Amino acid sequence: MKEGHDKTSTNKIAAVAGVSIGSLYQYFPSKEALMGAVADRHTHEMLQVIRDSLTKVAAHPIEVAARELVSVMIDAHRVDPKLHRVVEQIPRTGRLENIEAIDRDVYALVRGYLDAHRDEIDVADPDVAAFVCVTVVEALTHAAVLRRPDLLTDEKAGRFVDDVTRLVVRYLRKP
Amino acid sequence: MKEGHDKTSTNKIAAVAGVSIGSLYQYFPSKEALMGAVADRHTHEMLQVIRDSLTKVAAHPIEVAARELVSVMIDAHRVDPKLHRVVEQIPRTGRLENIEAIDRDVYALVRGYLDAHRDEIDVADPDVAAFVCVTVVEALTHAAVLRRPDLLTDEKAGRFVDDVTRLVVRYLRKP
Amino acid sequence: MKEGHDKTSTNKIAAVAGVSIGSLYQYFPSKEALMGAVADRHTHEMLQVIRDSLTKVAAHPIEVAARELVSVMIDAHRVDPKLHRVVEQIPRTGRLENIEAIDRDVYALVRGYLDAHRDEIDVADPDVAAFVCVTVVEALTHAAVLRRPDLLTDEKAGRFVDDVTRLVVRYLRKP
Amino acid sequence: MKEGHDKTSTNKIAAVAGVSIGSLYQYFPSKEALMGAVADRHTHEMLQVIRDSLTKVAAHPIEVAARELVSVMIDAHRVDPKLHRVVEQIPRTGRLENIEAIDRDVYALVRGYLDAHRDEIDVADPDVAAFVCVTVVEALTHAAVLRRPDLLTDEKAGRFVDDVTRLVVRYLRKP
DNA sequence: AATGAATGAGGATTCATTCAT
DNA sequence: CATGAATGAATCCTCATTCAT
Repeated sequence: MKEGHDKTSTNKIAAVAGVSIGSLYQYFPSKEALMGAVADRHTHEMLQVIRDSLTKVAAHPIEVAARELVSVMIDAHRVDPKLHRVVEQIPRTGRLENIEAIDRDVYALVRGYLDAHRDEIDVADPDVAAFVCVTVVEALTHAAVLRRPDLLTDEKAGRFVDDVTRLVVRYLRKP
Repeated sequence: MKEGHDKTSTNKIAAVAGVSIGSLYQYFPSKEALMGAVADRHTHEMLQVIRDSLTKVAAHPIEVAARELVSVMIDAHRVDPKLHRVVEQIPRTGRLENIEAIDRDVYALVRGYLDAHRDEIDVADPDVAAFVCVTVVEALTHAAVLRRPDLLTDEKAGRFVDDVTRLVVRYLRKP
Repeated sequence: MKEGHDKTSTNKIAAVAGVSIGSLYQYFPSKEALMGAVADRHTHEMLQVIRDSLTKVAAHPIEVAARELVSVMIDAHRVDPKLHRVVEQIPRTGRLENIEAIDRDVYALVRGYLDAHRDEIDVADPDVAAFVCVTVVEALTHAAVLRRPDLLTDEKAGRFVDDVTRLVVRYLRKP
Repeated sequence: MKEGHDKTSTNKIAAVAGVSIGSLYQYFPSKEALMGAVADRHTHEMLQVIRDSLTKVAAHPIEVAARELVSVMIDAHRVDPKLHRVVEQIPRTGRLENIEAIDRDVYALVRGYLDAHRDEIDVADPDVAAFVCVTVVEALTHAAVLRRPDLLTDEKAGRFVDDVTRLVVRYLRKP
């Protein structure tokens, strides 16, 4: 093992960060706390981007909002895909939050949007709808960034955004 | 020390499996190989379930096929969610496959289905469409099983399947 | 370590010998005993060669005897230098014999020869003389075979034998 | 299990050295490197002693030089015979040197001496002569220290040195 | 506060040996 | 008798964590 995940040892982190291992332990009581902090920072950065964007389109119709959400999620994932992958691996101890926190917070934002646009929308259960939207957009952007970067080249990215937007819009809107 | 993740040590595995550590190494040359074998078995089990199901609906229209895919994916994920979670963590050595192998193989099956049903479908790029369908269904079933089991109770599961099916069908079909 | 000496594991020995590890333990109670047996066989083979040769020249003058001893020692070492090297590494447990047994037995033979030829010889202490002769011839042949095979090519071997013979003869004989 | 040889485990070494196993690995990347370092130190200590001594007698006739070489080799072997025995067992990885390095380096020194004293000497091939001298003196001192300590008691050591010196001188000098 | 050498529990792996078949 | 799968003690090595400077 040792070479796969968990590649990140505290000593390596300290070396990369350019501080002594002792200093790290001045600020974080354990490896877990340290990793958690890294994860949290990443999470909050992503979250901020998404929050800003959704606020911006709060009053727009779902085509616009969906497209914006998709675009912003792709950008958020592109910020640091490697870190994102590491953050994914971090165990959740008293912190089922984080990655899921993104989903959960974005979920709340989306849920709010859906409630506000109830009349444009045709879904039985807005809770399920929010869950579906968030999960689907997160999964598609995540998967595209990590496994199908070819879909996100300058020429093709637009088409991908169109496609995902269509997925979300058709799912939500009255037919 | 060694607080949580990477919890699975070879000695513990041997103990749990009820065999000696030596026996384990009689069959697997390294921890990595051992974990890989576990992962592969799991992967193939899931894959078999999916393949069977998709074969069954090859000639059916997309509503039926989509619903079947969603149902079967939920079942596949329910087989052993804990193991599934462990398998996810296993590093990939010469084996970008596995979890992704499922996606990739299911992708191929779905791609085949889409090509065969081209006339019912309205997508620019069948490659992207297959990627989207597989990713979306996998993500939703995975997330539902692990994070929203409340959506899969006997009473509510049907509605969830309906919802996901609708998502896929509306995405694919001409409006 | 593990890769240097001690390369020889019982399982490997069994595999090479073409028998099961179980069979090996039918005949030898432990690895040590097994290795000891291998060593002993090698030792006795070498010893036999030497004994025969020295017996043959018992009545000859020291030039002849020395030359014979040197030649025969080279041949003995050439039989299986790899095995010889392995045998050297075998620990001596209740068996300070073996390698040293060769020396000790050859020592006895040489000692006998020296006593019998006391008049040709000019040494203060025949015990020391025997020790010196045996050690010197053993060391030179051993070192030559293992580290200076270039000195033992068909053209040059004769010169080497001459040289070693001269060393021994001059050491022993009255000037 | 693991009955005798390969007795030296890294943990034992650490315990004996009075440091933690971790500290050992802070300085040496592997057991092999650690053992190599021990061996090298020993080797260099011996070599230094020998070099000094041979330098001192560079201008003296072969009786004096030979006697000095013999004495110094005995002393060198007596420094730490136990360690010497351990060092002998250490596998050679990219380091056919060490024990042999001693021989090889001493060989070079002796070879230099022989070349410088060509006129006092009667040998066909100075290369072979150096090889013979070094091998013989090393073997005799080694064997005496390890197997015949009785020859090196205060009263008898002188006679042994005389004997070995005679061996070397008679071998080298014109009759 | 910062440093990083030291610590040692714990993990992966090997191999001599046993014993049921 | 022969076999070779199973055993597990012992080994090498890593890395989270501490603490003297």
